Amino acid sequence: MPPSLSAVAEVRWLTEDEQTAWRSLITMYTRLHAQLARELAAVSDLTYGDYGVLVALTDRPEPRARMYELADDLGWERSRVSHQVSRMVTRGWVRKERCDDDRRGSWVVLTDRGRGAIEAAAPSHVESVRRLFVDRLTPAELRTLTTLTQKVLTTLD
Amino acid sequence: MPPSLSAVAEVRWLTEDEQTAWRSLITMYTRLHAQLARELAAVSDLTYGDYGVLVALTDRPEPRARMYELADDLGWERSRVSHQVSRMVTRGWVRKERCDDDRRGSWVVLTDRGRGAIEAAAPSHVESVRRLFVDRLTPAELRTLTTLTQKVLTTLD
DNA sequence: ACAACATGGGTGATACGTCACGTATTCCCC
DNA sequence: GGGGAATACGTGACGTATCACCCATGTTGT
Repeated sequence: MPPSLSAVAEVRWLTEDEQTAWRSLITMYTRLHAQLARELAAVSDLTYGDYGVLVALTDRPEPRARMYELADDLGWERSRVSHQVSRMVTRGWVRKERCDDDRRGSWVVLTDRGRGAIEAAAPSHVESVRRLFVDRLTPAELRTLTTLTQKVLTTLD
Repeated sequence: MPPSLSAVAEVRWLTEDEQTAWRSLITMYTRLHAQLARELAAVSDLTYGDYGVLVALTDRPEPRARMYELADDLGWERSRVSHQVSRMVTRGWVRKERCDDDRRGSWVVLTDRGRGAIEAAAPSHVESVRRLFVDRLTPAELRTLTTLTQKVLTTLD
């Protein structure tokens, strides 16, 4: 290879198939997410962020969590959790209690109102996820999707 | 089926495999997007939104487009394009010109500065997409991903 | 005991996405 | 050719995501 060409590594542009796959993923995810958020908003007072936090709380043995636990469970930044939870406190879905074990920390506790909201919204939301996504795919496609996403996630750590 | 049970349709909750696939997709997409945006910001002055618009412009025969064309190409809402483009005008990546054919419309035109920015940033960004995503997948996985996303996109219209 | 560092959490600024709404222009059909 | 519907685009408000910081409390090594 001539020196004039080896000075800068050649760019390996995406092939057409790779372009298509990559762009389709972006388009699909963006629109799917927007549609799910719209349908959730139409049947409840919950935003998509609210829903995620409430699910994370109800997934626990006790319906409460430390801030950093929510961040870990949701894969969110600490700051994002902080903003989200303080909005949810004003809306009444959760409340905060001080943590005696570690006085830097605090507990996020599901309120009765929050439990009612998530239990009312979950069936409809699951139905949306089925109708728009899961039921459109074959079991084989779902399996491939899982292995594929896990591979990518591994390299992201 | 007893009337007491048929009054409300049973909820078809997600199976564990379905849950895993769905949650993995969300996690992967969110983190991948965040990481790509970080790497793009580290090597250029472009946000991810800027990048998308500049690519859409350079993909055209002439480096300019109507607002609604950008919206169609990117799959964005009109309003989103409007906000994004006006930010990009102040940053100097594009400029707007009035459209003589249709006086409601306007042209978004790539500036020299915009062309320079996208040409400088593209190789690095493509390398990021390869390293974090495309090169992690087999050709078969990429094909499955394409058909899968297309199926979902079809039902979203 | 105390310094140095790590961890849990919060805040303000900025950018972004969506909705609801408004205005100007063009299209189309009777 | 006139009037209603559709189209192209913009704007302001609101909720949200991220970054760069900040402080308070814990932990560790000496």
